[in-house]
Amino acid sequence: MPQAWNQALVRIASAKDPNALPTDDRVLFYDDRTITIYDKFAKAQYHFLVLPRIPFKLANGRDKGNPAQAPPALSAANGKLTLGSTSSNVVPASHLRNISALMTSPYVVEVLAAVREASDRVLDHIRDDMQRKHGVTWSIERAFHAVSSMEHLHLHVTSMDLVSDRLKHKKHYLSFVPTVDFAQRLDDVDKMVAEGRQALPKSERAYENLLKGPLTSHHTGQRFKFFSELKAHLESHWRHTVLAQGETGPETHAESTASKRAASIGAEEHSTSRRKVESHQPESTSGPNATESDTDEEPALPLR
DNA sequence: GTTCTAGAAC
DNA sequence: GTTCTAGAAC
Repeated sequence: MPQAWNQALVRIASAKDPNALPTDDRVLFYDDRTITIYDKFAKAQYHFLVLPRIPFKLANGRDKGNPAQAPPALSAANGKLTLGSTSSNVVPASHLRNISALMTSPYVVEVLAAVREASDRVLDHIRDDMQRKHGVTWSIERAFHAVSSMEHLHLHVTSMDLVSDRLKHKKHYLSFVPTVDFAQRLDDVDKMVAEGRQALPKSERAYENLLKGPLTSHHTGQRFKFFSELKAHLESHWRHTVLAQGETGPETHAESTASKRAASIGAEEHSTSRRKVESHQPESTSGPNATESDTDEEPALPLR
């Protein structure tokens, strides 16, 4: 079968039992209508994908929200379903191909709500892990790529350090930064849908061209000529501006990692002195000092 | 989507 | 030297 690679998310989203998926699919958690997986080629310290499941079952009763986009009424004789179309109780998979298809769907509000709900849990998970490992949290974006080569709809939940070995190309960087319109934030898509828009504002071509734009830091606005320089800047910013905030906390870093980790196991109360770093400070120019960073991840845990 | 290769271009 | 573009990949 040619081009199986772009069907990978369809396969995962179609899993009847997410626990039975191959282990390298790396499920974080799931619920009735969504599955969240680790991105196989994470472009940041934290990078997850939230997928609506196939089939995506509609809630019973009426649809809330958009009356202008109400699902087509069933023409049922005597209250019984006629015709061979099995169940009209699910969102057709074709509506879930990508964000553009979803925006034309009568079920867009319900799908987005389910994805949002799951992504809220992902945010909690990420922030807890940031706090536990580094004693600090930093910004996370939720966005759809305006154009995607992977088939099934997926919401990226990505920490904005963008520090990763798998961030290898300019287009990778530009596709995630909130300062470039290629990443369509969940909040913005919700707004467009609420306004009745059924398509993104720009053409596919226009979005793809955004990935050829200049290399500008989303932290400082600084321009870079070479991708390697931007990479060094991202690493430096993360280590010296973001993570440094976590080291000035109540604990000194002498036994920080081990003790923090031990203290937070099975405990729910590490929310007390949480710091947030929102960085728009220009940093003093720092030479490229790249070090290797490995994140040891925790095991996947199914919901319920 | 990724990896690899090649040649052109800066 | 690096970046960019293009094509192939069973």
